[in-house]
This record gives sequence, structure tokens and C-alpha cells, in this order.
Amino acid sequence: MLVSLRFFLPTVVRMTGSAEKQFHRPKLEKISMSEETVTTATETPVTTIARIGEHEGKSVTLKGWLYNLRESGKLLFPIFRDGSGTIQGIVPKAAVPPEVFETIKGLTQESSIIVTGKVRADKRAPGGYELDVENVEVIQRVPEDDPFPISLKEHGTDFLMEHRHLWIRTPRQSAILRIRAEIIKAARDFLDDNGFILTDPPILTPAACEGTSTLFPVEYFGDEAYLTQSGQLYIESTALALGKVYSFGPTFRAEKSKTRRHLTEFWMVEPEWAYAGLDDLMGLAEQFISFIVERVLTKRAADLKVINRDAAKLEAIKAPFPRISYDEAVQMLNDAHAKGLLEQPFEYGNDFGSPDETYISSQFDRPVMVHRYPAAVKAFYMEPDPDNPKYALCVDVLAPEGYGEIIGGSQRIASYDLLKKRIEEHNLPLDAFKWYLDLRQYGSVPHSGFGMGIERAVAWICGLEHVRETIPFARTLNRIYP
RNA sequence: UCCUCAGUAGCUCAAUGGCAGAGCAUUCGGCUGUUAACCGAAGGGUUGUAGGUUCGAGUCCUACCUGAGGAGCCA
Repeated sequence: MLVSLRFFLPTVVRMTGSAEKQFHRPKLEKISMSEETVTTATETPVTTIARIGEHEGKSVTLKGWLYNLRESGKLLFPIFRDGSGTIQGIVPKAAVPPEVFETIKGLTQESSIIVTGKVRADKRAPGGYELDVENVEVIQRVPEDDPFPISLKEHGTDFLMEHRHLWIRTPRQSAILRIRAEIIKAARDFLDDNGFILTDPPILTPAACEGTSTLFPVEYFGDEAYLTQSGQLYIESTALALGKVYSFGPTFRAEKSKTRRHLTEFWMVEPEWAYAGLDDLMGLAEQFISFIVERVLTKRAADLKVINRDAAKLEAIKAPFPRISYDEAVQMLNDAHAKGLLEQPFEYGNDFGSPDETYISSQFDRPVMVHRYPAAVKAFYMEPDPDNPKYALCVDVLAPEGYGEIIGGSQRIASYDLLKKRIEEHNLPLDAFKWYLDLRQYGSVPHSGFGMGIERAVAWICGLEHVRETIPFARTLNRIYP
């Protein structure tokens, strides 16, 4: 896979003694947590590229890096980035002291600099503004014999992942990480504002949560422990203590999955809700997803544009979402196979494979909720449907555009006897689940919850090919560096 | 674990079994509005590893290593 690094380029800076003395270093009165600070030495406001429009016609100071340098005779066009965006500067030779011109001319890509200049609106500028550079201070100049490895041209996946610590500086990757942060904040704001209490489950666990996935073993003072594959069982207990709870944290799966949808370490947000049934859960899921998408559209429109995401597809994501049963989904798959739209015939009773999920989701313009799978293919703790115990009261939410399952949830078994029976049927160690059974011994209630994989949600909302771009440092089957 | 594909300059890629190439990056020179700028020049190679076939292997054969995509499993 080739990844085009649009808007990127390199350059350099020469730090001469005489030039350095002319550069002012803005002195801050204090460390400010706001984006805007004022230097007492120069009275030049220190701002960010994202907010530079507030300073049109005035001189400002930016702290950042050189993204690219173009030159045309006695004109230099340095492009700066500061983490909030990029802006082009212009440096006519006649307009600045010779030291400043020579310093900028000698800058290398990704050299760190503090630059001062006057903000000017310009229709030719992609961001609407340019900076007439007045001065520059070089903090560190990248040596030209070991230049920044990620050029503006295309690179291969392996090379980019090997340089992930530098790749994240590029505009597209930075935009994705900002959107990820917004998605996480939206998820937590939604749950916080709807009465869910954050309760953090342990990451080191004594046994498998579900008994299915392959776990990462850890040496624990002479015993074997495992990295958690889900916080669910633990937040069932906090839900019975606090009513409505959620967890947000990392989970680990040692499955040898090699696909664009899998990481060995990923983040999940899991609400758990006492006295809630499957219908309550589906209502929560559609409100939750709608809220997150709306928030990203509102607050990260500029970043969606940077990554070229079709916002119209996201604007359609509004509750209610279609709800279909497993049986109805199977009927869709059978019809599709009869029409030649699906290669493999679907065998009733199985869980859906990737091509199946892709087809089902492609039939809708918003996430589709598939409920009541056969209990036999689902986890041991799911409550049977009272209307037909062959089915489990569970739901998978399939994202549009072929992104597959982003949410999996269910109503949990409330009966002590049934849960104990299921644990035995799955050959799970009863003693390890004693505490879990206690939840059904002491004030058991119907309760439900789901887990949403953050990386899959980010991949879908951003329209990405692969989940490895949705997290700063992806952990996959074949990569644990950097 | 299985299937498919790919490893050649720092990067992205060419090269019918017959002299190892281009673009970008780097260095030098030119250009006063460039948008992955452009124009000219220079430096830059153990063709993933090991073996084999051949007068001759980047190219064909075998094994291995590494990576990618997919299946299974999962969020």
C-alpha cells in the first residue's frame, strides 16, 4: 500500500553566531496552559497556526517545525507546522536582514524553530493566511547528512510503520490523532452526562474473561496472570454497585490475526447498565454513536477535510438505526448468494464472517444493529431470549462502508443456576468465576452492556484502510517497534 | 495455522537469462508567487539470506528469512 504524503517537504537552517544574536527568544512570564501567551520581551503574542486568523495584520510568534521549504530565486517559501496546522511563510531577500534570509535558506525539513512574522490574509493560501517572516530562531537544525526520513513522496507501509514516531508528524496522521481524541472525549462526555460512572477494571487478571480469546500471559510473583481481554465481567460488578458504569481502557488479544481490522492491543469503551434489557441497550448504542459522529462533524470538520473524508456519509448517521434479527440477516445473505452477490453460501447457525458483515452493512446508510444470534455461537454469559432460548439477547452493531463490527453487547444472564451451568458447559474453571457467580447470588438483576472498539470506530469515522493508523503506536502480530 | 503477493540506491519503483537504471531525498548552481515547485549538475548499489541450473542470474529452481493482504478468530 502506498500512502501519499501530500503537503510535505524539507529544508534546513544555519545557525551563525552573528545571526543568533539578532534572534530574539520570547521570554514567557510563566508557563501558560492557554494557547495564547504574551511575551514581555517583545509584546509579540505567541499563538498557534489554528488560531492565527485572530491576529490578521499583526506580528505573532509561532513555535514549531519546518515542514517544507520551497524557493524561487530571492524568494523563500518556508512552510511551518506547530501541531495545530500548517502555514506558509514568505521571505523576500530584500525584506529581511541577510542573516535571517541565509538561515531560513539553509533550514532542513523538521528543524525546530521559533518564527516571528506578520499575519496576512491571502486567497492563494490553503488556510487563508500567510506569514510575512520577520525573524527566526533555530532551536535545532536537522543535519543534512542524516535528513528527516519521511519525504513528501509516497512511502511503503513497512517503512512508515518503522518510522511511526516520525510519521505522526505528517498532516494526515496528526489529523487522525486529533479526531481519535475527539471520539474518545465525545464517548466519555456522553456517558458522563448520562449518569454513567467511570470505573476502571484491572488490566492484570487471573483468568480468561470469556474463555475464548488467546491471552497474553504475564509472570505475576511466581504465578501466571494475563493481560485483560475485556473489562466486562468486572464492570458487571461495579454496575451492581453503582447502577450505571463504564470502563475505558486498553485490552489485549494474542490472536494471530493479520487483517486491517486487528490489533493485539486496542482500546475499548464499555458501558454496563443495571436493570437494563436488550432494547435499552440498543437505544443506548444508537444514541451513543450518533452523539460521537455529530461531535466529530462539529468540532473536527477541518481535520475531516485534511484526511479527505466524505462528511455527507457521516451526516447520515442519526438515530434510530435499523434493527434486524440474526434470522433476517441470514435471509439477506441467502438472497444475496442466490443473486450471485456473495460467493460463499451462508450456513445457518454460524457467526457472520467478514464478507457477510460487509454485505449486510452495505445495505444500509447508517450502522445496523443485528440482534438475537444463536446462543451457541456467542459468549457464555449472554441471557437467552425468553421467547426462544435458542437465541441470545445480544446485539452487534455493524458500521457502514464495510467496516464491520464496532460494537458487541448483550443482556447478561441473571440466573445463578443458568450461569453456573453455562460456565460448566464451556469448561471454564468454576473457582475462578466464584466472584462472578456471587453477582447472581446477592441481589441479581437484569443488566446489559456493550463494548465499542475505539480503533475500529476511528477507522470507520475517518474512512481509513487500516486500524494501524488510528492509534499512535499500533501493536500488531508482526510489529512491536517503535 | 492456511492461501496469495512482494523483497533492487535513504524512499518509491524500472531492468526479454546478456554493461545496475529513473524519479524523489542529499550536496552544488539557477530562478521574485512557489503549492509534493521547477531547470541543470554531482555523489549514492553485497539486487533479503543460503545453495543450485547456466558460458553468463536482479531475472530460472530449492529452502529459509522478512513484510503485506485475505481466511479462520475476534472488537
